[in-house]
Amino acid sequence: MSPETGASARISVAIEAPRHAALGASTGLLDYTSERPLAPGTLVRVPLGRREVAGIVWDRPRLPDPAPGATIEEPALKPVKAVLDAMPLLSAPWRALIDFAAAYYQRGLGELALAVLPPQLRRIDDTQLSRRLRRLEKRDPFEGAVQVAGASPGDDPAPVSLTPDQAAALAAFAESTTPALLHGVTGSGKTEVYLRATSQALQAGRQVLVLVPEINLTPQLEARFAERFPGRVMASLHSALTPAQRLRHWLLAHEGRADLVLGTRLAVFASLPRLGLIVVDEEHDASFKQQEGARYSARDLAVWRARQLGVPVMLGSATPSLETWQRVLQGRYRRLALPQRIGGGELPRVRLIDMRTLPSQGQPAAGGDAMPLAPPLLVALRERLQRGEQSLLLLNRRGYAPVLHCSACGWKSGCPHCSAWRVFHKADRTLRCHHCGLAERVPRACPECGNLDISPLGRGTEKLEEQLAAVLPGARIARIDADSTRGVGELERQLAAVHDGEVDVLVGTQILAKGHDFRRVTLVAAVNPDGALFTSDFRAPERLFALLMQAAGRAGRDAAQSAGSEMWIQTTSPKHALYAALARHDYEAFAQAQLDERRAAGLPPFAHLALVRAEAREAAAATAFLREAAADLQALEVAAGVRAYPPVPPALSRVADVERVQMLVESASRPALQRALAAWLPGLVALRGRHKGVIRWAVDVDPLSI
DNA sequence: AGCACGCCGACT
DNA sequence: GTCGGCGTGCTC
Repeated sequence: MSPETGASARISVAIEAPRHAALGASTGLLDYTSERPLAPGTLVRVPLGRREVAGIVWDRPRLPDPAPGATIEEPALKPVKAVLDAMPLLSAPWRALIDFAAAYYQRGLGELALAVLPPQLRRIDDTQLSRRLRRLEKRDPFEGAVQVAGASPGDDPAPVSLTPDQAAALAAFAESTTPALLHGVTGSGKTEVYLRATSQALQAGRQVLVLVPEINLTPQLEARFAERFPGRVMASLHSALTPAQRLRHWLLAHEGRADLVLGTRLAVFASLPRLGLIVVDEEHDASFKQQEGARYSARDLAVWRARQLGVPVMLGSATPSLETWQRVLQGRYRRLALPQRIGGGELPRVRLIDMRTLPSQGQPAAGGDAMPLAPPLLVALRERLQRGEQSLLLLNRRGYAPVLHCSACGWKSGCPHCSAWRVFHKADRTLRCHHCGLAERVPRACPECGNLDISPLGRGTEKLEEQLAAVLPGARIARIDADSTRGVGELERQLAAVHDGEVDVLVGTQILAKGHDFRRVTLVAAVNPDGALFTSDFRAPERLFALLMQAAGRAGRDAAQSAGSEMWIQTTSPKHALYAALARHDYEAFAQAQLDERRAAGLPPFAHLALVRAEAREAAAATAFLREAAADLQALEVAAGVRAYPPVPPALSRVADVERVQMLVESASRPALQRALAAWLPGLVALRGRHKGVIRWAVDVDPLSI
C-alpha cells in the first residue's frame, strides 16, 4: 500500500502455467512482492520454482475475511524479478475478456493470457522492448505494417456507389449496437458494407478489428482495405507472421497506432485501446473455433467483446451458422439482408444429376475405372472448354484413392497406428496416413497374401485429375489441394495461373470453395458430395450446404457471364431436402428444416454441450477415468439439469497408437452447464492421478463435432 | 508444463 | 564404477 514505509507491496500475478497444474488452485493467480506497487495489466517476470516465467499483474481477487483474532499463515512471497513498463498497461477491458474466456472455456487465466500474446513478448526484456517501441515511431514501409505515405487520414475515398440494399443495411447497422448478421450471397457486396462501416468507425477515431477464417484469405481482404484507406495504419495478426512481425503488429495495435487490425481467430485477443467496430467475415466458418489448447470460438468471443465495450459487431455470411441464425430468429441479433448479386448477376442454375439412373458409363478412363463424371456433365465441360471458360470440379478427398484393396484376400491399406485407411498417393507412389503422417512406398503385392492384383478403391483429386486428362485431351487441368500447395506461396502461384487464364479445368478440395474470386469460372461441379448426408456428425449437413453454396458462388462472379453459369451436383439422392433447398438457393428453408431437426433431437443451438476427451494407450483406461468422472459430476448439487452420456470412442478412435474416448456433457441451460463444469473439472486433476493409464484429458466447451 | 530429486540397467 | 531411463512431487 505505502511504499514509503519500506514494506513492499503484495501483488497477484497471472503466470504462464496450465490450470491443471493446480497452481493457485482457485484463482489461477500467484502472489509476489514488489518494491513499488504495480498496476494490474503490467507485464512482469517472476520466479517459479527454479525457473523464471512471464506473468501479468492481475486484479487482486477479494480475499475472504479472516476470522477475528486468527492469523493466517501466508507462504513467504518471492519478489518480482523484472518489470516491463516500457509498454502501456494491458487494459481492464482486455483483462475482462481474458477472465471471461478462461472461465468459459475452462482454462487457466495466465495460460490463456500469455498464450495469446506474441511469443516474443514473453521473453523480451525491458530495454529490448523500449527499443522495439521506439522503432514503431519511425515509419518504415519495409517493416511490415501497411502504411501508404503521403495520404492523409480522414478522407477515406469511397469509389463506388452503394446499391439500395447496401445503403439500407448500413443505415440499419448504425442504429444500434445489437450484433448484426450481414446476410448476403457471394457477390452481393458484403465487403463494401464492411468497408463503409469501417470508414465510419475510423472517422470517429476508433480502431476496427476484422476477423477472417483463414490465413489464405487475408491478403485479398488486406489489399482491399489498404486500397480504400490509404494513410491509415493497418496491422495483420495471424500465425504465418514471423515472430518479429507478430510482435511489431501486436504492439502497433496495443499502442493504438494501428487503425485497422485484420487477422485470423487469434486476433480476437488483440489489445485495442480504441476499438470501435468488429467485423467477422464468413462467420459460419469452423476455423473460428480453436481446435487445441484453449478451444475458444473467436466469433463468439468477438460478440462478447463488442457487447462488453458497447461497440457494434457485424457477422457476415451467405450461409450463417445455425447458432447465429437461431439468434436472429429470436430477435437477439439483427439481420441485414443483401438478397441480390451486384450488377444484377444471377446465381448459377443448380442441376442435380441422378447418378442411379445413368446408363452404365461409356468411357473407360485411365486405370480402366469407370469415368466419375456423368456424360451430360462431360458435355458441359467440353462446351466450356470450347468457349474458353473455366470449370471447377470439387472433390473433397485428396490423394489418388482413399484406400488400396486386394481383390483376392480382402486386405485394405489400414494404418497400423490409427483407426483409418492410408491413402494411395500416386504422384510419389506412397501410402500415406493423413492422421499420423506415416508414409510408405506402395507395396507391389498384397502384404497379406502376395496377390499382385491390388487396386485403388474410390477416388481422390489426383485420380480425378488423371481421368479428366484422358477424356479432355488438350485441356489445361490444374489440381489445387493441400498436397499441391504445400510450399510457401504455392497456393498464390497456382491461383495466379488460374486468373491469368492458363487453366481450363480446376480440380480441387474445399480450398477452392472459399473466398477466391474466379472471374471466368462458369461451371462448378460437386463430384461426390453425398457422404455428408449420411454421417453421424450432426453438423455435416450444415457444413455441406455452406460448402456447396459457397462453391456455387465461385461461378459467374462476372455478371456478364452469370446468366450461363451452372452448378452441377452428382448425387444418388436427388430428392434430398438439402439439395432441393440448394437448387432454390434457399438458405432459410434449409436452416428451418435443420433447426427443426436439432430441436427434436435436443442438439445445439437448443442444447449446450461440452465434450470431455481422454487419451490412453488402452481405451479401457480412458473409459474408466471418464466413468468415474461422470459419477463425480452426478454427485454434485450444481449439476442438476446437466447430463453426462456414456463415454464412447470418436469416429477416429486411434491416432498414432493412442486410443481416444470422449464423453458428452449436456444441458438445456448454458449457465447451468457453466456452473457444473466450474465445480466439477478442478476435481478431475486429482482423479486423473488415480488413473495412471490416462495420458491426457481435456474439455471442449461448445464443441463443433461430437 | 518444467524441472527437480530419486532409485535401477548398459557403457566410456 | 558412472550415465541415464522416466515415476513422483513441487512451484506464490
